[in-house]
Amino acid sequence: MARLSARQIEVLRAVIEEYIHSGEPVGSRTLSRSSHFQLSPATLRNVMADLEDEGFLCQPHTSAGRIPTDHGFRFYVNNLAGLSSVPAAARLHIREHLEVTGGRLEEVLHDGVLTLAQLTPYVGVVSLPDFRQMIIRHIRFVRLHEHRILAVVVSVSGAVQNVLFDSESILSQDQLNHSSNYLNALLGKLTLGGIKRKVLQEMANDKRGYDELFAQVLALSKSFFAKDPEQQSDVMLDGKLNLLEHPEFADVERMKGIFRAFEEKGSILKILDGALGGEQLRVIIGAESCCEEMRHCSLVTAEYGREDRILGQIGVIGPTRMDYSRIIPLVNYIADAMSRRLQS
Amino acid sequence: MARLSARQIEVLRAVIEEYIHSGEPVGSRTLSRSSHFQLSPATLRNVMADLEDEGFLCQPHTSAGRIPTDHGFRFYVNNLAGLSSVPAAARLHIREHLEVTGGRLEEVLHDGVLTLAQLTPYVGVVSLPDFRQMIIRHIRFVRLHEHRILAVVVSVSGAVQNVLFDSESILSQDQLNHSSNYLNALLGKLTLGGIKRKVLQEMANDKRGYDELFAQVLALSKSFFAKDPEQQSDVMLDGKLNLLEHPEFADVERMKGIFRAFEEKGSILKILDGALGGEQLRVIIGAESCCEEMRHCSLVTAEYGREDRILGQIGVIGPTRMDYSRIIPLVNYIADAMSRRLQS
DNA sequence: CGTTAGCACTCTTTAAGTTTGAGTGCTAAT
DNA sequence: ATTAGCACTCAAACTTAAAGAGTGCTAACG
Repeated sequence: MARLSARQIEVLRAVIEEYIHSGEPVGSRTLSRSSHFQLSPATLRNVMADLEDEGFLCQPHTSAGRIPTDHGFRFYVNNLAGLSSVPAAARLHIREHLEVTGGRLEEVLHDGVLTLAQLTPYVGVVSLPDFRQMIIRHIRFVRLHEHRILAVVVSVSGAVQNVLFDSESILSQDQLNHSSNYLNALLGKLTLGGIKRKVLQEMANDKRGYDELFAQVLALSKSFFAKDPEQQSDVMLDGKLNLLEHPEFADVERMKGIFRAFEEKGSILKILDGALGGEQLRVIIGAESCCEEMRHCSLVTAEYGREDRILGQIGVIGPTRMDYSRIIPLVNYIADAMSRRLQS
Repeated sequence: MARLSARQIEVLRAVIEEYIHSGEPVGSRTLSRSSHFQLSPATLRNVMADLEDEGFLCQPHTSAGRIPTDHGFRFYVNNLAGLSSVPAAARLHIREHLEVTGGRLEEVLHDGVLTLAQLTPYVGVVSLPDFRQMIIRHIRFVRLHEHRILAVVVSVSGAVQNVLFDSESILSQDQLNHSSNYLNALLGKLTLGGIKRKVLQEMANDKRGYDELFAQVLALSKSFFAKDPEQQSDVMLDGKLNLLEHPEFADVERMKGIFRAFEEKGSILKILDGALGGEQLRVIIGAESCCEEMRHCSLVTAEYGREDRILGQIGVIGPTRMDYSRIIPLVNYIADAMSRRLQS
C-alpha cells in the first residue's frame, strides 16, 4: 500500500470529518464547495477514487458519495484526529458529579458511566474487575440468625461484596468478631483465593496446637469459601437510549443485535478486557472488536485503577461515526478523575 | 351500556383469543371458518358491529378486521379468561431456579425476574421495597481506614445495604463492635428512621448518665444517619429483549418510548406501587397505567412478601395482546414461590 | 502532466398511479 | 333472525416515471 500524498491525506480528513458531522455519504461536489480546497469536483473524484482503491473509503452503492471504512477511521484516529481539549462545561460537570470523595467501588463506577452517558450521545461502559482478583482489605462476619451468617468482604479498591451462607455450628456474634479479627490479622495483600490457601496452609502446619478459636475460624472459612463469590467480572452500561437517536441504528435488526450484545454482557466484557494491560487508551473501530453485533460500533476506552494496579476499563460505545477528537480526550479525562477518586 | 348477550360474549371471546394468537385484526370470515360458530360471516359482522358500538372492539381502519380495545381485554380478563394451570415444565424450572434456599433479598428478586423472563416472551419486573420502610434486623460497623467506616444494614427480609461514611473521631474495630452491639440491642421491629428517632430520644432522656459507650454510639449515629441510604425504592427488569420479538413493537418510535420508560424506572415504579395493597393480583391493561409510553403494554403483577408484610410486586410487562390465561397463573405461582423463599 | 469541463450512465429516492385482496355495511330475500 | 349478494373502502403491494445526486471517462486546456 503506497504512502498517501499530502493531498490525499487532506481529502481523507475532509471526507471523514464531513461524514462524522453529517452522517451522509460525502460526494465530490459537497466536498469541493464546503471545504477549503480550491479543487474542482472532478479532481476530488480522482483523489477519492484512489483513496477507495487503497481501502480508506467505500461507496454504499455506485453513484452515492463515499463513506469511510473502518480502515479509514483507523488511519484518522491514529494520524489525523486533532484532540480537542475537554470543554469547561464538561469539566465542571465532571467536577460536580464525579470528583466527589469516597463511596463504594460500585458507586464510583456507576457515577462514571452515568457521567459519560450524560456528556456524550453514546453509551457509557465500564468493566468491573473480577472480585476474585482483588486484594482484600477486610472480612467481617455478621450473625443474622442461628446458622445464617453474612460475610462482608471489602477490597482495597472499595468493592464491597456481601455473601450469605450457613455455618455448621451456631456461633455468637462475639465469636464471629474474634474470627473476623483473626482473619483480618492474616490478611495483608491477598486475594480471596490467597486467603483461602493461607488458611488451609495454617491448618496443615498445625503448629498452633488446636485451639478453639482456630477451630472456629476453620469451620467458618470452610462454609464461607465453599460458596464462591458469584459476581465475577462484570460490565455496567448506562445511556443505552442515547444510541436510539443515531440514524445508523434506525434499522430494527441492527438495533436488536446491539441490544442483545448489551444484555448478555459477556461479549462486551471480552472486548473490553481482551487487550487489558496494553495501551492506556484504546479505540476499537467496527469489526476490530471481532463481535458481529458490534460491527457498526466503536469503543473508546481508557484504563482506570488505583495506584499502579489496573482495575478495568471505562469508556463509551457509539457508532463508528463517532466524534473521536472530542471523545478521546473526554474518556481520558474521566478515567483520570475516576482513578484519582479511587486513590482517596 | 347494555348487558351482553351470550352470543355476543362468545364472539368477543373468539375474537380476543384469535387476536392473542395471531396478532392480526380478526375478520368475520376468519372467525366464521376457524371457530365453532355455525354462523355466516354476515351475522358475525352484525354482532361485531354491536360489540364495536359497545366499545369492546375497534378497527384500525375501515375494511380491516377488528381488534380488541383495552376495554375489551379488560372484560376478557375479568370475566372470560379461563385460567390454565401452570404446566409441569414451568413448575420444574421454577423449582430448580427459584425454590432454592436463602440468599439476599436482591438475589431472590433477581432470580424472580430472570425466571419470568425465561418462562414468558415478556419482560420480568419486580419492585423493590423502599429500604427506609424495612424493618432492620442488624446493623454492623466495619472500620476500613481511620475515619472511613462501612455500615452494613440488614433488614428482616434479607435486604443488605452497605453505606460508606466517615466518622468524626477515630474508633477501633472493638469500639465499633460495642457500638454495633448497643444499637442491635435497641433494635426490635424498627425501621432505620425509627432507630434514628429512638437514639435521639435516648439521648434526650439522658437517664443513663453520660457514659463513654453511649457517646460513641451517638457520634457514630450522627455521621451515619446524616448519610441517607440512597437506594430508595427501585425496580428490576429482565428480558427486555423479549419485547423486540413482538410485531407490535417493530415500530421504532414505540420501541423507543417503552425503553425510555424502562431506563428511568420511576414511571414503572409508580405504576407498580400505585395500587399497592389493593388486590393480591393485578392486571393493568394499556392506557389504564396512565403512562403514555406504556400505552400499548399490559402488566400482570402479584404481591410478594414475608409473613403478613407486603414487600412489593412481581410480574411481567408485555403487549396488551398478552396470553393472559397463561400468564396470570404463572405470575401468581412465582409470587408465591418468592414469598415462600423469603419466609425461610 | 496535472487539472478541469462536459457528458453519459447508474442507482436511489420519491411520488403517483394501479391492482389486488381483505373486509365492511347495507339491503333484500329466505 | 339469518344470510347471500353487492357496492364500497382502504391498506398494501406492485409498477412506472421522474428527479436528484454522484460517478467514471474522455477530451481539452494551460
